Amino acid sequence: MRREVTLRDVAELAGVSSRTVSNVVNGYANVTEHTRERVQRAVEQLGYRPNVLARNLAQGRSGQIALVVPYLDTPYFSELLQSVIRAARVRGYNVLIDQTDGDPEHERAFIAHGSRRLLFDGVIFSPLGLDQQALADRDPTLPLVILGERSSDGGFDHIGIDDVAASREATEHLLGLGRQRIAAIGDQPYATGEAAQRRTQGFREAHAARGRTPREEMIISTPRFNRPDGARAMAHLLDLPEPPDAVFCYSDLVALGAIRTIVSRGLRVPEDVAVVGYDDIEDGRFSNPTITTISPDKEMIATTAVERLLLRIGSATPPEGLEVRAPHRLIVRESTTGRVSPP
Amino acid sequence: MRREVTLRDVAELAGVSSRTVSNVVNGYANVTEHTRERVQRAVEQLGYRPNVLARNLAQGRSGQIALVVPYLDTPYFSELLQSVIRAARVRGYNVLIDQTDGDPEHERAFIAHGSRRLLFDGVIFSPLGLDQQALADRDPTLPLVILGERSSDGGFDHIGIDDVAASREATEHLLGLGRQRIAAIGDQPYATGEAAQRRTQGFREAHAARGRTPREEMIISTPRFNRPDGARAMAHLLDLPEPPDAVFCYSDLVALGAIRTIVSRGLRVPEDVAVVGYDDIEDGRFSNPTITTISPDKEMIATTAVERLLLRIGSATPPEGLEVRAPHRLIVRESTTGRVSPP
DNA sequence: CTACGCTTTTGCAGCGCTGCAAAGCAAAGC
DNA sequence: GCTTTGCTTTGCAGCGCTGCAAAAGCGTAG
Repeated sequence: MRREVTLRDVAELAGVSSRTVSNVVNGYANVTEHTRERVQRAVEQLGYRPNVLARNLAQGRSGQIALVVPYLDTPYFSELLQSVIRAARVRGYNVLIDQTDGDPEHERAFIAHGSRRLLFDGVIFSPLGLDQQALADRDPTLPLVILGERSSDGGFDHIGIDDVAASREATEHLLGLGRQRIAAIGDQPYATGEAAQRRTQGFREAHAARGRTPREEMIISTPRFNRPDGARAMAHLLDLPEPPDAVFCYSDLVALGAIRTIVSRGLRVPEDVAVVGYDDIEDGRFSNPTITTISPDKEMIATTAVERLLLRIGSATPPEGLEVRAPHRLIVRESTTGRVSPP
Repeated sequence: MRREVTLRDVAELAGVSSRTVSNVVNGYANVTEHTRERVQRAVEQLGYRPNVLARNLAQGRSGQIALVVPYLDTPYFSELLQSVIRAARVRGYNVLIDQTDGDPEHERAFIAHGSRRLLFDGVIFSPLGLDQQALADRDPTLPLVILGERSSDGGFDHIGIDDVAASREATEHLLGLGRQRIAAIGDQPYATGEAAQRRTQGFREAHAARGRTPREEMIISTPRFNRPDGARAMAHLLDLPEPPDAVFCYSDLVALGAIRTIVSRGLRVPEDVAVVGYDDIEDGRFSNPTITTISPDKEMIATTAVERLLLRIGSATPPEGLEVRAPHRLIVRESTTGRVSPP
């Protein structure tokens, strides 16, 4: 590969010092119009483009942030990724993706020493199997924003929606439709399942508010929040002596899997079983039936995450860990109320 | 942030030169066991981790490759991304994502001068609106692998499945089911729609092989390959005086949108309209009905793309542009043959 | 004992840029 | 006329690492 144009080359052509070229390129003040123009011309003539690597090395930063997610082929994460990339780009940052496959060991390693130093200046982390211990063992100098699961211990920012409230609303919606036996799919009654547990809590609270108690055998745990898990759990529920007439699924994928099972048994959604999902992924807006769901404000989550992270990166004394509640709303679609205008 | 441990620090502790530490860290030969051990100990004691940025600057490479795709929230691309990341990681490379939003100008700019120099050593590009001219104007020193659309002009590798053959098979499948009026959704009869046009060609060839001719009014163009486009096109088709009894959709998302429209009009899939998709995304395996589709070997595409790119990056004299045909197969599901075992 | 060839280790320059502080310079003030 | 002031420009060091070539060690041969 032929040698690239450097600052010095431009400086020579423009008849100034390389430092001045740097000043022009970076838009620093205090450069006379005359000088600026000459340098600009030289830059264009040579087709100079700054070497980002060298700049970053000199500045001691990388200009990149890492986004760590469990799975990339999960629509929720790919939609989030998209927004994060956009938000970061606007602010001059690149995004490195790291997919953990939900492996707690991978997550732990990542957070413990940032995997490869100086490859990124900070991390937006959406953990799955990260326990309190792993969090405590983290590299304390690594600027960190966590999405979803865990709440903050003060050293990082945490952004997520109010899972309890959202789940209460979702369940309340089903109760309001007069459903009698409401199931929940997605509980994770173990250390790393905080988010799932908050949803179960909301599920219970909604029942309690009406003086009812959910049937314990209808709260189904699943290892992940994907279609197969949803399909499997639903099959189990339909095999019960008294199958449910409604399900609250902890993700839209779970809901899609569940619906698949219901329909394949010749039952109808929502007539026989009403279904509510969670995440509001695009799939749910075009599935058969379309899915009633909890819609978190993903754009806001992504933007806030990037902003907070850059703030941490930028300040010598990191700000107090912030707990951010992103807004959410219940979007009612066919999977609970049926087709609005049948043909 | 406290100062990081450098090679020099390790050297001092181990009582050797920093160059020797570098040799040990990089596993170069010709280091005595004795020296190696001492250095190792020092490395561990100080918790030294190499500064990737500095290394890359010194080596004149970035250790990163870019993956440029139109949309990240499209399952096909996020599934591909996942495989690419995995393949690159194994080979010691990081992946930078760039989403073009299908903007031809963005694509052109990217390919013309690699956006930001030295941020990546090569590019895997899945273009949407890249015409021959833009390709010709590209930075010739940028190692490049293109997926999907365009065929190679010799200066880069191109990897894709045989669109014509695949589309022929898909259409033939519908013809074999005895369908009479088969529509196609997704044609793009303009310069940048090469892939779409190849699919239309296959569609025509399958008809021709049976001595039939597709109805021109049933070949519908769409700007993108997403759900809304599929839904819209299908609505148009169903409004025809003689609506189709089968549709070949140029992506699974289009198929999902089309199915949505069909069902919302009270028609049944496949009884009234059979549907074939393209891409084999996970959604299609869990939708109602599940989608018959053309399944490209994504894992192979990703792995080959990364391998070829690294080969280009590594060699001073770039290899001849390779045209790689990835395998594909038709996967038959409910959207054409109905439920296999109704309850 | 010197010479030679081989392996191991070292020193230095430099990747391309920016931080810092000093130098240069023109206009203003005494 | 000489100093002060304030803006522009410059030079140099250094970010942390590796390439290169020379130096040092070391065993063997002459």
